[in-house]
Amino acid sequence: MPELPEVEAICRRLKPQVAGKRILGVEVLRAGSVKPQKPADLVRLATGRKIQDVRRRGKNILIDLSGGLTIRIHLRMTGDVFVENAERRASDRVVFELSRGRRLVFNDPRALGVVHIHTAKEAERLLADLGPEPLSDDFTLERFVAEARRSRQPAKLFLMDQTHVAGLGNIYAAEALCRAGIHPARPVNRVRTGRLEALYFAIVSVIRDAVQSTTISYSRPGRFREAESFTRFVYGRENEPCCLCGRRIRRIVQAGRSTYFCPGCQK
DNA sequence: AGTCACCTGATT
DNA sequence: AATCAGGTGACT
Repeated sequence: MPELPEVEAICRRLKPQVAGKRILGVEVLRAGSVKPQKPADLVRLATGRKIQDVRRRGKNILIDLSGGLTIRIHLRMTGDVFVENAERRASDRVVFELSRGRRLVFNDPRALGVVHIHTAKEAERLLADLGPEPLSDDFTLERFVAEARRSRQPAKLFLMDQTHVAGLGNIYAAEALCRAGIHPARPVNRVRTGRLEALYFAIVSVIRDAVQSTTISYSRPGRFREAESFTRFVYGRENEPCCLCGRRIRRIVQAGRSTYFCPGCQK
């Protein structure tokens, strides 16, 4: 489910729940969800450590432990992380036992997500290819435009690449392109500079709005739902009229994924 | 740049 | 039965 705003919401909810708590034990319920290490390594390295911080980098959740270790969780399509003390579900993949029966759970129905533990040094290396955080000072107009000039990728794939800017996925890439008036299949180096600048600002505002409007709320008992008030102009709206020009939203397939766009607004 | 593989569950 | 799903990495 998650792109940057959803992962951010999960981290924000998680941090006050687990910061300062100790990991008393680790249960790996699906070995393949711990990669590339052996599950036993995760158990051995995490057990007994204190959780110091919960951070996000791109779509990665980073859980800093005492002793300079970091647990990295990538949710891929259907992962979720939450604290509970309820019964285990079939789709729970890794469980970190905290005190008083509370459990930090990595749940992932499709089992595409992964949990990894490494030193700060390794974490840095693994995240080195990630582009700048769109809401940070590292994400500059100059750098973004310069990279776009050098790439022949279709605009949407350029945005989802993660190396030019971190955290955009299928929804927010489409929404940013719509707001900037760029056709998703257009080679990004053939987009006029003025529109690339508009795209830069569209990314920042789309992500800012989505972060602000995405919250994670419990729906008892212990399950999460995401509630968001972010308005999608195009994503998931095939054949609906565009809210700006009235033309019907179209769906195409790029790199095997649905792309939605407005043929009137995005040339 | 396209296609597949990784998985499961919901929907048509 | 077939298609689709808010992701990514490994192949051509």
